This record gives sequence, structure tokens and C-alpha cells, in this order.
Amino acid sequence: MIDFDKLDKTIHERGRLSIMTMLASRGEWKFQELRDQLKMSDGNLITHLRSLQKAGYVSTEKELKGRKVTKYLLTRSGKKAFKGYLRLLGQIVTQGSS
Amino acid sequence: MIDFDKLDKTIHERGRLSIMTMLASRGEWKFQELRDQLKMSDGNLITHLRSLQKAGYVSTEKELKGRKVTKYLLTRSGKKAFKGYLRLLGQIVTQGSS
DNA sequence: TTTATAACTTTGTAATACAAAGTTAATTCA
DNA sequence: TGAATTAACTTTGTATTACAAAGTTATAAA
Repeated sequence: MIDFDKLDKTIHERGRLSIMTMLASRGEWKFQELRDQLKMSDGNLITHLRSLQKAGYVSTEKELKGRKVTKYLLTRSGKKAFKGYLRLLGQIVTQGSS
Repeated sequence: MIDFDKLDKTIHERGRLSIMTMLASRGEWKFQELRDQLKMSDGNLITHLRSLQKAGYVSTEKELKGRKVTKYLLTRSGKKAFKGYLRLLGQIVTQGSS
């Protein structure tokens, strides 16, 4: 029996899941890139990024030169949490395909 | 790029995902069994079941003899929707593990 | 005929997703 | 130098919804 209590709600929400998937697939993404790729409003995107940061899953880097640009990336803990989340998804997929 | 818009919100919510996974793994479940296994309150469980029914994913069977017992099962459309949902989860898992 | 049980319904609350509009600080252009 | 533009926010408001708790109904056992 899969333990659904362990399904990380912070990651599971659709918007944040899409963000996490992008960040996991490539080192860093600019705010702008995430917004355009995921077609989210500024407000919605920043809110999701904030809750991921609050959970310790995401950190930022600011460029010191040129226009104001913020890049987002997974923390070590974010990578770990996502890995665990994917493990659970894997279980669901496996069970569902048997 | 995974199309997160296609992620079925009716199924994706944790409580309903756990219900769908159970129904997919075995033909039918009594209300009581679902409630006990998933440790949900009556109200919460019935609400989720209702929205799955409303989406056409779940149907019921009542026993005609003995105590009032309701069994829940996936409809054809529910099986199909869940299969599609799992396909998307599979994509996420695959992309995340590469 | 009382008690217990299963499956609900109702009600209320707290959380939260999301959009829209406004703000700030820096940067480029006239 | 000053105006316009841009990126990344913040704020505000709305609508949805997850969930628990308590109440209801119908049947069955005692």
C-alpha cells in the first residue's frame, strides 16, 4: 500500500510541480524564462517560487551586472525532496500499470 | 517539454489520487474500506467520491440484501483518464531521472 | 422497540491558487 | 539629465476547495 501521506504537498501542486520539473532538468532558470515557458502570471509564479523557497527547495542568484535578473535553482534539499517525490510517483505509475 | 496543462486536476489532488489508485488496483471497494484504508473522514471521502462521480470516473453499486453497503468502482472513462494521467506522471518521472 | 451501523448531507473554516494592478530600482535612450 | 522601459517583485481581492465535525436517514440486529 502506497503511503500517500508522504506525498509532498509543496511539490505536488501542479504549478510548483512544473517549476520543480524544470529546475530539475536544467541547472538554473531566469524568472522570465519560467514565466514564459509555464505561462504563469508574475504574481502566481513568484508566489509559488516563494513557497518553494520557504520550504528550502529553491534558492536564487542575482546577476550583479546588467539588467536586474534573478535566476532560480534547486537547493540540495530541493533535489533530495524531488527525488523522493519522484520515487513515490514511480510507485503509483508501477502499481497503476499492473 | 511536458504539457502540465494536461495534468488532470480532478485526479491530481492527493485524496482523489489515492482513491483512484486504489480503485485501479482492485475492482471494487466499499465506502468503509476506502475510509479506513485512506484514513479519511466520511465527509471528506464522500466529497472526493462525488467529484470523481461528477467527472464520470467512478460509479457505485449498492447491495440489495443485508446492511446498507455501497461499493465504488472505476468507469470505463475513469480507467482511461487514469491511464492518461499515469502516462504524464511517467513522463515526469522519466525526465526527472535523466 | 431500542440500539447500532453505514452512508450519507450540511455547515463552517482555513488554506490557497490565481489574476490584475500597483511599486521599485535599475538601465537605456532621447 | 530626464523620460521611458524593463525585471522582479508586492499587494489586494476573489473564487475555489480541502477537510472536519456534527447532524440525518434508513436498515438491521438485539
